[in-house]
Amino acid sequence: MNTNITLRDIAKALNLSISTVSRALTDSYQIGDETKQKVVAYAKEHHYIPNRMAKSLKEGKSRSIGVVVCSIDNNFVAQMLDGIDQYCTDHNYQLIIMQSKESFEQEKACVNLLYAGGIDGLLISPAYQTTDFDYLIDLQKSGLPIVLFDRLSDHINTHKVASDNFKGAYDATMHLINNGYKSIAHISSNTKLSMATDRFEGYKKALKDSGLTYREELVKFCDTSNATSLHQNLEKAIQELMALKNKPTGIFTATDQLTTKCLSLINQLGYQIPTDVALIGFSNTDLADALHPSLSTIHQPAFEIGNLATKQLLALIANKESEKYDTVLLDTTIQARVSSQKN
Amino acid sequence: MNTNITLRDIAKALNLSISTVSRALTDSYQIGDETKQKVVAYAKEHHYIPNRMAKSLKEGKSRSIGVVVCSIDNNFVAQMLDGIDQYCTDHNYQLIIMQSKESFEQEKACVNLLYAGGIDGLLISPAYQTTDFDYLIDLQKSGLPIVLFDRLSDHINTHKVASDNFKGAYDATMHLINNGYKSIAHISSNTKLSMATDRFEGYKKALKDSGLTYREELVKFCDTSNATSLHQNLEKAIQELMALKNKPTGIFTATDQLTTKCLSLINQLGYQIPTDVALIGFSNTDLADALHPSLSTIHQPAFEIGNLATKQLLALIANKESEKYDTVLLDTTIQARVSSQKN
DNA sequence: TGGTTATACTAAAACCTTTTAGTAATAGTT
DNA sequence: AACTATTACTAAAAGGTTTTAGTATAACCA
Repeated sequence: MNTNITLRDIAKALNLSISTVSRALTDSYQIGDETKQKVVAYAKEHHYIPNRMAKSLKEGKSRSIGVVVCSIDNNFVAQMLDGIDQYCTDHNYQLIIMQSKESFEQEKACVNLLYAGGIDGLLISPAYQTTDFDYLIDLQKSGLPIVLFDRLSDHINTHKVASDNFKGAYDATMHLINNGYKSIAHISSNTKLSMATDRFEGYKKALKDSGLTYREELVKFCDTSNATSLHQNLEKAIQELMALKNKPTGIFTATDQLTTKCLSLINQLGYQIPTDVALIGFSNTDLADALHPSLSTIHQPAFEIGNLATKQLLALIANKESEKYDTVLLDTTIQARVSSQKN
Repeated sequence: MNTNITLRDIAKALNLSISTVSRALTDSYQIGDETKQKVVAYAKEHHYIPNRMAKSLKEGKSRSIGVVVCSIDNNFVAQMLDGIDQYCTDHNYQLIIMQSKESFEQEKACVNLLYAGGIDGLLISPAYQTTDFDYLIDLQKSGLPIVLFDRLSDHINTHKVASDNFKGAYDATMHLINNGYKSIAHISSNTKLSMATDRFEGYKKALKDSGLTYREELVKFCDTSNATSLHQNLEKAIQELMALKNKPTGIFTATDQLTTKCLSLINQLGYQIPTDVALIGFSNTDLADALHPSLSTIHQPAFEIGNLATKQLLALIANKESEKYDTVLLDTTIQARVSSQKN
């Protein structure tokens, strides 16, 4: 427990009123220079630290925001959190991070705890499982500013920041096609969130624009909500794909986890990349260069997504009446490496 | 802003006093069953949420802890944070994360902000730069429970949790020796923290126990405080090592970043692993298997370190007078792969 | 009947701030 | 001299909770 001195202590020591001390410390015009200096000096000498609880209680603001992500232990998420944290630190907000672990129930629990904890605003990247946004809309109605980031949904109207998933997927698929791969599989995550559908649409559009026919058996949706099911589902998916009579020559994977795990599994199953099958996918891993073979990726501006989402949230906190909401989609970049090279 | 109802609202609505309502909600023996039920029902119906600021102010506790790490965007750190978060969530504590970015000044700023923010305890993994622990000792004296994790120091007396770095380093070095590599370099981080010296000692002990002579020119300390200097320093270090007349046949790297980056750079510089030089190092990357070549690692129980450190901290918060402090060192595990295999 | 004891409730203080509404004293204006 | 303005301060309320110290009523006992 803080055993700190309070305004009252300073007031008593200097024979002033509490309000004078409070005002002196906030450099109010109502206080004379001499008094101000005395107060400030005393406060510094005795390490006065304003009590945040009291201040928050009084002001009805906590200068903290909550963020809910699927998992901290996720390379891409960590990069976004870095961007969020930087903006918060620069603007004197505290950051409270919670994990949904891809469970809708847990996500709801997190959000409720954060709300009860008195956050001034919420940043949320919904769990894959989540389809119901009503509880968020309720909170929004009762005055909590909310910004969606990374994983968006049309079911709630607010500021949203993410990658341009459609374009990223289109680029990735086009890249494979341009490098001579004409039979392209798509492996994505089993979720209703627009992220997955956008990427799926980008993939289909690229096929269409290239005059290739869309084949349903080349598309797999895996449960990626935890490492075990990811592994099992993905292994099964790859095996099924490679067992097709007309098997894919290239694969486009839709998420970070899927992409790196896919590379591992293809190697493990004894196929050569890109000779047997080429691979490109969404991933922000720093190790793309060092993988076997080096991995072609669609890279998302993770830091910027976090940063911008936080900026939007703080703006929303500052003036609540904003009735026009933006959806910002940031460009991905394609990083071509060996795993998808012409052969 | 929470537009929530308060105890006063409930009291007014039910024609009771505020204290009765407060007590009814905490199921006090002083309140009759009928009244309790009425209050609880009304509270539930109107979504009463206790105001955390008011409660914290009153109780002098915030049920939140602060954690300072070098960077969120770091695989190993993220795993520890996962462990910390889990323990916090399970015990109803809020977690406030801040980053030092390996700067002592920033670390101090973080800690001060957290302290001012009213945390009940602090979890800290000091920056590489940090050598001065006096500011932490001061905070400790004024009643803030502190637990050091991952990166320890002898300059402060408190609970500490980390890996058994000495043993991990010893095992790694021994592994190389046993696989036939007799000229072993050690690349570590440029820090005064015991983590680095422990690993260095483990390396030397393994050489000694194997009758190999320690050669100073085989040991490099790199500035790893940011990606750019890591890259530059490490590249230089590797080039210098490989330019030696009696050049190393194996390298043992001391940190996650150094290990993976080292693999990248060795490949990039055109050497074959493990033929030209073998590699093993501390790393918790999930992608060890998928790297080229697959990477031998010393794996730290990151989640457990975070989890246990948090447990110790909450225990310290619960009863402050604990005068006996523990240092717990958890075992690392060696994961041998191609990068260090016999050749 | 008088006295104790539970029972069921309440008033008010306390936690520490910020802020509203004020006071007292001096200076400036006509 | 009578007025307003400015300066420098203070008292007290408010924010929502928990808790201390109480009160009033009914029940029990001798």
